[in-house]
Amino acid sequence: MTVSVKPTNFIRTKISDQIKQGQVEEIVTRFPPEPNGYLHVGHAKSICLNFGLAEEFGGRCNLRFDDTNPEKESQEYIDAIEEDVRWLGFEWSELCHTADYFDQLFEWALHLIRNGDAYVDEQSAEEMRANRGTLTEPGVDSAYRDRTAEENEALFLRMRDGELPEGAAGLRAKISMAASNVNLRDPALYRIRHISHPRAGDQWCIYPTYDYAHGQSDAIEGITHSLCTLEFEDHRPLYEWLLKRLPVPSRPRQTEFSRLELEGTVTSKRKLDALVQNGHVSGWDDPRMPTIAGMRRRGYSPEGIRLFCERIGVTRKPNTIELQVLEGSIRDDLEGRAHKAMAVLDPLKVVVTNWDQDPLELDVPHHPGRPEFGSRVIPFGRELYIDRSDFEPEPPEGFFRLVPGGSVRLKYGFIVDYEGMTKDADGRVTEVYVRYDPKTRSRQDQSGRKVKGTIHWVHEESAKEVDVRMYDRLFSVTDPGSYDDPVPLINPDSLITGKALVEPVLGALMPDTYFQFERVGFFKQDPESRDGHIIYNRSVTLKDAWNKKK
RNA sequence: UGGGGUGUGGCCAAGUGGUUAAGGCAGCGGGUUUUGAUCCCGCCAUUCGUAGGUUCGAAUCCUACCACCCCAGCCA
Repeated sequence: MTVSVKPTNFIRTKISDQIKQGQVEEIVTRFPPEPNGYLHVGHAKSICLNFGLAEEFGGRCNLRFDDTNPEKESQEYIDAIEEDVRWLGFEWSELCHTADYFDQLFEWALHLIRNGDAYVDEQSAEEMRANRGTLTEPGVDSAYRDRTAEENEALFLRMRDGELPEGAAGLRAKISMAASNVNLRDPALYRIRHISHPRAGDQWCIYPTYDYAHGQSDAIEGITHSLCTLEFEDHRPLYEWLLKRLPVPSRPRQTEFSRLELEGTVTSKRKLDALVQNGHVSGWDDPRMPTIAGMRRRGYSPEGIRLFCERIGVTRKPNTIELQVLEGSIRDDLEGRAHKAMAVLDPLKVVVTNWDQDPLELDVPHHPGRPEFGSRVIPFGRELYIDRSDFEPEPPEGFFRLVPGGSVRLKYGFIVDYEGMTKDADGRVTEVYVRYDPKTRSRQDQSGRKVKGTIHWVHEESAKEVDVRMYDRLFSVTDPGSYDDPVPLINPDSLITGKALVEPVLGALMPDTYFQFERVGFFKQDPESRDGHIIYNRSVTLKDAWNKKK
């Protein structure tokens, strides 16, 4: 819940200037994912940019499924994308599908053909590749390049009518096989695919390419600013070439920005898909995945992800964001949002030897800084558990938790003084004995005593047992994306499961609440949780200056 | 060897000819603290890829060079 001033960037500056100078009245953007996979953190950047800009300047932003290639697309992805965009906190002006423009796109293809700007090529894919030339040598004109408009139209109609098999022919823009920009060497506009489309069904057996469909779809929707990543920069001349030759209702402009690169993560859909298909993760929403669904399940908040997108900025510069920026953004947001409670992950029994009464009920706020979050009751009694790491028989320099001969405060409870311990045959501590100081009850302490350390605990009798899943980075290298096959680089400790003893509130099913296990980290219940079987996912640890010093 | 881009502190990122080069993250030092968390304060680029040049004055203009990224799918 950090309040921040939105940082500026070159696109925002440009739009602001255009509005000031009256060049643009209302800005219209769009987020155009292809429904061939789940959205990831890179898409989050684009979503925040497109929807954020529209919001900021009082414009509109559409969600458009760029569904021009039915081979890899499915309804599952369409549904997931809608859910993810909404969850991030954005609402689209219109929900669009490029497939809904297929009729118009087809008419315009005819327009190109009739004007001699497109032709049907019957070269095979291999021939086309061979004749495209290289980066330094021009290509060779197709033998079919100079057909008459009538011939082209007849052939194109036959393509549409299903008379030609896949690969037998394709529609190409007639630009120049000698262009230094290889994207302009008569790019493909339509291809034959005898498969049904998730939305258009079996209505078509020819489908437009991205290059042909995108700009025209932008124009149909009245998009003013068509934002995309840098790899499309070389396509912009083609984008404009088409808009100029077609009777489109508006003139969108494409602006490119650099894509997000995040340390330790892969954002290639192909590689993410491979992780899912080969079972290296439990699914697209595995909490270790950089997908929006994965981050949601892990317990990242939409506001935290949006804060991250603000912090990373938007430029045209290649960039690799450190993981700490993401984690820091999540922590900063969750700090003000999470309910704080106590959980012990590695229990060590503590007996308060001078406690001979019934358990005392302590009223404890869910968030000390936010009384509006309310409070709950925690029992304190004779038998407790603390975290094993909070007791050291032989403390190192600077350790200020519980030690032999020392004192420590049990958070929200009392100061306790060390009395003794027992060990098993291996020398492992089995129990610790302490005496509590009745005059030091939290918020009623008149003893004047000060102790260096405060540790968390749970009351044995009322504690509940839960499962915890602790996640670490999926890959053991910072640049898994630069490997063709990152699977061998998967971090074997990326998921560690365990049990925890928690105070009563944490034992109840509360799937929507963000929690902080005090002194440990932020946690959220996994959707697999059931009444009586609660599973917590660790979203992110707390910063730990002591652990770092060691 | 073709075309298109990009180079500001460890990582991001403002800045577009004129005070001491914003800010964030990380780091470091200190304070507060019943979370070694949060919060607060301070420190952290005589220098803007390199070398020249123009100018009273340049990260911002010019020239050359260097490095890195993208492009040869009927993928997007």
